[in-house]
Amino acid sequence: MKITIKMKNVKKTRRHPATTNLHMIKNRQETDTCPTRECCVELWGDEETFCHIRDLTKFELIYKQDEFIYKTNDPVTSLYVIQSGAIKLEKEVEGGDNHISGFYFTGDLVGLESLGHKQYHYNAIALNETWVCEIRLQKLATLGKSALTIQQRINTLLSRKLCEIDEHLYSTRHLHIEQRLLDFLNVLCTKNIDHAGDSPDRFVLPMAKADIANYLGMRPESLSRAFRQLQSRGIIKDRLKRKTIVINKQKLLSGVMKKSA
Amino acid sequence: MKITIKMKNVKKTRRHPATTNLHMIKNRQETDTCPTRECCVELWGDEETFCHIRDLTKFELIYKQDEFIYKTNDPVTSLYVIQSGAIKLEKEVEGGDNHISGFYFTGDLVGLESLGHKQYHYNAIALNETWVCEIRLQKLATLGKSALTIQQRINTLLSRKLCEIDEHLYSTRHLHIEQRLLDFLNVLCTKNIDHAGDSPDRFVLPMAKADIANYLGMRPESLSRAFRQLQSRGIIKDRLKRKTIVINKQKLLSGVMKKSA
DNA sequence: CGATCAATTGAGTGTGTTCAATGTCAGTGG
DNA sequence: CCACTGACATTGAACACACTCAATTGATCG
Repeated sequence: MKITIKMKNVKKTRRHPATTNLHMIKNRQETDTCPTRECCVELWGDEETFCHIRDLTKFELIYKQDEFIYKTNDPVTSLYVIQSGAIKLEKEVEGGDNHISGFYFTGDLVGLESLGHKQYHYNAIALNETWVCEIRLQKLATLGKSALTIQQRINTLLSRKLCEIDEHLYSTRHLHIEQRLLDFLNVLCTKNIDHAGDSPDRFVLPMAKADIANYLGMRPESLSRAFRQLQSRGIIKDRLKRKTIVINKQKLLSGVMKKSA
Repeated sequence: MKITIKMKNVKKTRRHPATTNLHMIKNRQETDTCPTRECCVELWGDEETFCHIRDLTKFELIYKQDEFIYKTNDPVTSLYVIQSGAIKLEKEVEGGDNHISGFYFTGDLVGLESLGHKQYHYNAIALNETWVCEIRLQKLATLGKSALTIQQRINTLLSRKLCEIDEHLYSTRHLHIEQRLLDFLNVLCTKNIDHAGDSPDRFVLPMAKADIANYLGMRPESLSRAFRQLQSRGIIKDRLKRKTIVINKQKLLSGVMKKSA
């Protein structure tokens, strides 16, 4: 498995402002040995569709922390599947207090919200070093009859995302601060997220607290208090450094259950 | 233009509980004379795609107030285009306080959120007498190469809806009660809604106040106060009976502008 | 090690909720 | 036509949850 890494304008990234579209390109791994093969097949529904998509993507793009995968007003060209890392989707708002629309992790498809537009309406930003497969929309249309299957699959994914957002909308309205965080952590458990040394109860939250708060519809101060409360309830066993938390999954789960009761 | 109306289990509807799938079927009007032709062409993007869809829909369904167009757990079979009337989309929630996901009016496509599932996750309920064109999903796939165009169009519509909900999420979080109502009324102005006798500043809100409040993420009491405030500010000129309001569009528009400033 | 930004903590405030009472409308039957 | 009924809608007063703002602590990086 040869790996050729080609530099393409790499620059030291600072936190703010985020740099734009400076990334490396690398020949994609053989998909047969690709660590994300399984979740990609799941994403596309079946082996066959996956193979069609696979044949479209010859490269992986590597983004460093805070780099843009795409940026508001860029022309819409592609969808992206995350091979590793994490991405936040934010909408720019006049006044600087951007709206965080969602977080995406390994195996997730990013860019669906932009299919209906000529230009991206969101920024997709790498939260840490992130590898993605780029799926060019142009190529999608050139697949003959299998294109239909793929479009239908994308329909399905879009539709599910729609329900997901609506659910999120409902939750962040009706749940108290503490329960919102509980829900969030619970969802994270189902995601392919960095566990910092294989311990499954250890979570490295790649995003800033302010972004989590924004996503959950609360102030950073409120989130901070919620973290403390969950810790005092033993649902969070420990907090290391800034981003790593240790979770008691049993208690977490029972906490989430209680909410719906 | 012959109109054959066939009764199919019509029953006197009471407010609650809503009746299920009791509706009349009627031969569709000639699309050339169809009053909603224009907005259907707009919906599907171009004349050609519209014609393909048109050829799939031979009938119109007529629902009375409070009847279900579809119901949670029904198998997903169709999309619906509203010819006249209005529909609310609600998600059932344990505890009876259902979540209102959105309102749909003449020319709108209903059911997109369900494409990703085998069974509907929402109730689509007629707010008054409502005529719809039913588009069977089975038929959509049988259109050969034009099917791809249609699927892509549906992609586009889904994607836009995604952005729309996300915007709604943001608005209901960051706007004060009064501004949320302002926004809502402003959107209504762009919709094909009953104006009760051609006066363009007169609006008949077909939905219950409680549903508006729910949709906007507030309590009915808060909505009531907001209505009163808008009236005292002259944005609402008058309120007749229960559902009809008279709006000062200039003031409304300037009120909405101010919010984003 | 100091500079800088992120995160936390506390005290006071305010917007919208809650709860209960009152008012209004549409439908029904006398 | 009017009184009666039940659901919907409005109003008011007290409360609570999360916000605001400012100060403090804690991480991270040059």
